[in-house]
Amino acid sequence: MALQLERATQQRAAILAAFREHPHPLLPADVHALASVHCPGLGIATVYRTIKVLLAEAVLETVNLPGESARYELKDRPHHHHFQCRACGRVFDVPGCPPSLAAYAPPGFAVDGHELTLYGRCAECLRG
Amino acid sequence: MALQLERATQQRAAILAAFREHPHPLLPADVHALASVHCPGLGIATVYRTIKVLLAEAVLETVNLPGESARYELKDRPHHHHFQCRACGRVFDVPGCPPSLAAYAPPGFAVDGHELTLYGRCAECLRG
DNA sequence: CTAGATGCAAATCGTTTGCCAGTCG
DNA sequence: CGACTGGCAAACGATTTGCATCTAG
Repeated sequence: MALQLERATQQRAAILAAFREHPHPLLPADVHALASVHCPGLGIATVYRTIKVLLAEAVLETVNLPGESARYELKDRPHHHHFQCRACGRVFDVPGCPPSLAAYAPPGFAVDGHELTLYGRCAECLRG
Repeated sequence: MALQLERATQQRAAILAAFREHPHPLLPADVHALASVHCPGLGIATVYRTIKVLLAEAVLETVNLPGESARYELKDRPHHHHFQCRACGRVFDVPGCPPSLAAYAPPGFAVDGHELTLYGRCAECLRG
């Protein structure tokens, strides 16, 4: 069922390059725009199909921001969270992680993961 | 404008009743189905429009689950977060909140809010 | 009466899929 | 050569909006 990329194609290389060159979560539309530079004529459907394959291969991971469509980034970075600027909408990586989040779960529940998103104003928007 | 409920209509009463009678986060489609019982012919567009107004009035709040469409619940509860069971998919409220989350933002950034979701197995699924 | 609210349908938006042509190995 | 891939456009599901009608105050 072709759920693996068995061939090394131009478009896959261009899509991976977009993620490597931009170390923050990207929307499919961003990936399409960035990868199109290296691979003119690239179709948006190919971006979606490739992202899905890369997720299955654990090369990418999904970054879900409440109320927004999913973004994706390379999974080769240490554990971190995200900050979204309410002014410009951009998303930044936030290193580190609050300790013992699992302690907040109800008794008897097993926690194996979490997502944390901070909101506010980025340094740039605060200056402007 | 019209970001306030200036008129008490049947359909708005029916929509609020659906939330009061159902202490879970509801999808717009759920609200439509539930409120239609008390208000036949209710349009889905009205549900969306009313939810938006109630959010602006801080009567409702959004519950975002990664990869799923937004749900809504009455905002009459204290600050809390959510736990989603990876086995049964249900969402539970988690009281409390890790302290000083703002400290994790990059220097120069201003934090004014956050969302936290824990994942794992609920007590029931762990037993089963 | 009159501004605001509703219903319906059409319009968007983001994402997925069908189909046929192109390409890698 | 032959299956895996990619592009295009139609299909899709969720949400929003235009517009004529209706209703609360």
